[in-house]
Amino acid sequence: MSSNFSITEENYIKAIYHLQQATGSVTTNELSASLLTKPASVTDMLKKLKVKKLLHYEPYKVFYLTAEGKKIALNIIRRHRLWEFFLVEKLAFGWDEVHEVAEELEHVGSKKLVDKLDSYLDFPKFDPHGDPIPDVNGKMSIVQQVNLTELPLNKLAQVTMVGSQSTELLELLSHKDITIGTKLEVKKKFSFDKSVEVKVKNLAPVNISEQLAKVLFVKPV
Amino acid sequence: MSSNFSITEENYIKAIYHLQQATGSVTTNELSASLLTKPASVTDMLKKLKVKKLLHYEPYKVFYLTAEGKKIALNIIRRHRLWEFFLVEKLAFGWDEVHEVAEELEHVGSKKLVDKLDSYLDFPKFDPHGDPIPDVNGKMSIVQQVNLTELPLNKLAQVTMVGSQSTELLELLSHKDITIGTKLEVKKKFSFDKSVEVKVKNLAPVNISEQLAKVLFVKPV
DNA sequence: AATTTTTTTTAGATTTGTCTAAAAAATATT
DNA sequence: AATATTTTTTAGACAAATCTAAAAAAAATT
Repeated sequence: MSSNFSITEENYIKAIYHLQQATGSVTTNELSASLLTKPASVTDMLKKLKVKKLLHYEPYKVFYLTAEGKKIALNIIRRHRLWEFFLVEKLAFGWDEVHEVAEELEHVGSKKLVDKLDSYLDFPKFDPHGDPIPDVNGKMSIVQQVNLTELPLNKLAQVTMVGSQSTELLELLSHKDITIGTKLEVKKKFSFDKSVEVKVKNLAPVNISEQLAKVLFVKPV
Repeated sequence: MSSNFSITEENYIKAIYHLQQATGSVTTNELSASLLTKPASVTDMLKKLKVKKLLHYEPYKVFYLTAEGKKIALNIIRRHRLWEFFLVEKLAFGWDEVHEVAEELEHVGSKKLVDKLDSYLDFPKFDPHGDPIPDVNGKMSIVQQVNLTELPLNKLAQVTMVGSQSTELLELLSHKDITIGTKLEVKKKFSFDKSVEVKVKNLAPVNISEQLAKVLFVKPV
């Protein structure tokens, strides 16, 4: 009674889950952009997922996961984030190198494997990017995190999450020596370009562009 | 430049490798039996593997892997056996429960993952069934093991390998309290049914049928 | 409100891996 | 050596997941 879903189906379910987090529903074009497939291919899969009762979908309407679909999505996300944690914690991967590998490992469905891995890792609550890991029942912690652009001046905070996994972003962060857990303070905000000056540890202040600040989430400490 | 081969192709390559260990080559029927597919499906894949230069194959002839094909097979086997070791050693799986899960994990191709896993496990030389694990160059240790039927009387030996992974076999072994590493001595051989009486540790001697003895391999200590 | 544009779906084709049924080749038997 | 049997391959079909091109529906614009 393991997974029952193909890797492709799992990838659709996961993508729909993530996209519907924003507005509660998803459109065909959004999903096709997210998966790098054509809208026609998406339509085919939507019909399939509807038949399997994982998706609320009517032609030409927006769609969203059923309770069952959400449950499955959370399980896939659980697997993905547990593996990311494992790769960083045990195998000494950099936290910016784990995403692709976890994309593959997440499709190994054995419940026994996942639960034993969870236990071996001591039931971690957050993955290396600061995203919460669903527990065996699909529940996950919520962080009271704010976007770096909303952090008040001179308030010490810790980076908890990075809102994208692109290599370009991770390269930039690594250059600026910012990672999950980094403690920082916003020293100045520039209204001209909405960039912020941030002090990391005792180093010289660095400037963070609006684009970058928008994907950095922090938790006041 | 990772794996480049589909899961199906990898399964064919692995099965051919194992089958050709016996006689140096494989027939279509043997392979179809081993993979639980029809001979016609096998023929299709053979042509594909030949095009990819992984297989020496001419219609109606026996076939065998090229050097390149063997290299790929060894890499798949490396992944499989490393994961089996991980599951038993780190996740506390029973050695008789790991095969199916490893069948899935073995298809995650990332070289970095596999090499880091190898290092994390401290470069194990044998998997939990006693099978040698190919190293990063495809080399593996050879055990000077003999079949239990060939072990001389009263010679202390250690179980190194079990020549099958069937649940039925593993259940029987577990009942007789025999596992990889178990030390035993053959006390008597019965010519009538070719069964042997074996003393395990200080327990009362147990009788092992010819069929069972044939799949048990031991190394004199 | 009518028209244009965008979005989504349908129709039909392609690739991968599978199948069945029939043909061809190799092997075994008489 | 001729015939029968077994093995293997070919031919054609099917399911999953994709695509392109065209049609239909919805949304935006005039």
